[in-house]
Amino acid sequence: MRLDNMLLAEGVAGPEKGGGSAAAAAAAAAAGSPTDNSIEHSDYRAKLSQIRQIYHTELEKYEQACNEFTTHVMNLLREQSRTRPISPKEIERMVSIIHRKFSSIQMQLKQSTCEAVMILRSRFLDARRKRRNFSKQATEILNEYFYSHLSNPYPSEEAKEELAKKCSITVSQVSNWFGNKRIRYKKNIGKFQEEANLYAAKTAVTAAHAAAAAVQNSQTNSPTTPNSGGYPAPCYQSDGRIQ
DNA sequence: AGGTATGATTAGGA
DNA sequence: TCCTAATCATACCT
Repeated sequence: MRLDNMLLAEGVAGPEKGGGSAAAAAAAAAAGSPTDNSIEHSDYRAKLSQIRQIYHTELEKYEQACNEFTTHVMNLLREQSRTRPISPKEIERMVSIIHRKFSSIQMQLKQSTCEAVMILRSRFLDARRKRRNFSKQATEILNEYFYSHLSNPYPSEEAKEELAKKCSITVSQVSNWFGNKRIRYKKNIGKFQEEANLYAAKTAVTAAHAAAAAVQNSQTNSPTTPNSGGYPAPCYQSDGRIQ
């Protein structure tokens, strides 16, 4: 189960000394999964390490308090030993009672830390689920690519990465967007006609500019602009994919 | 408030 | 593994 692994990896479940190395291992493990949502994910990790830090400082505090209390009790016993005989067994018993008490407190701390991690985790997953529209700029870039590659709107992995970078979204978001776009375009081409014309015109203008520059450079006047003049009518393969 | 747009998720296919 | 198609859940618009 992934959740258990996460909890164990975070070093929360293991209060042993050497938590530093456990934390480092956890950080390395977390960094080792270059999945989506890097921004939110880093935020999540920051909060997680905050929780972990709190846990460790609290643990230290408890330990210190335990030691202080133990020496305090020992001093009291020593004082009492002047008036009545105190066996080593009794001292041992007292110490073990104190330790037991404090370890139960530590257990509580551990439990509440685990709870905090769980809450954080579920919030993180919820946040991922929540939808946020992409920026107008990002949509523009994606649409530009889509309509200028209408005959084959399937960006390669590299193209997806490039688009993701330009739009400051993740590659999987780019894939989602193209998946949605292809299907929705196909379902209702009429509805998207205006948009298609808009973007085709836009790319035609930029292509014209490029062509003009090329003309100026080479003095030839046969610009081979892609998609110039018309908007490619989509056709479909037998398997339903946009060709 | 209700309808639409849109990003994410899921199931199933090649 | 990447795709389509359907669907969900929420944002956004009127």
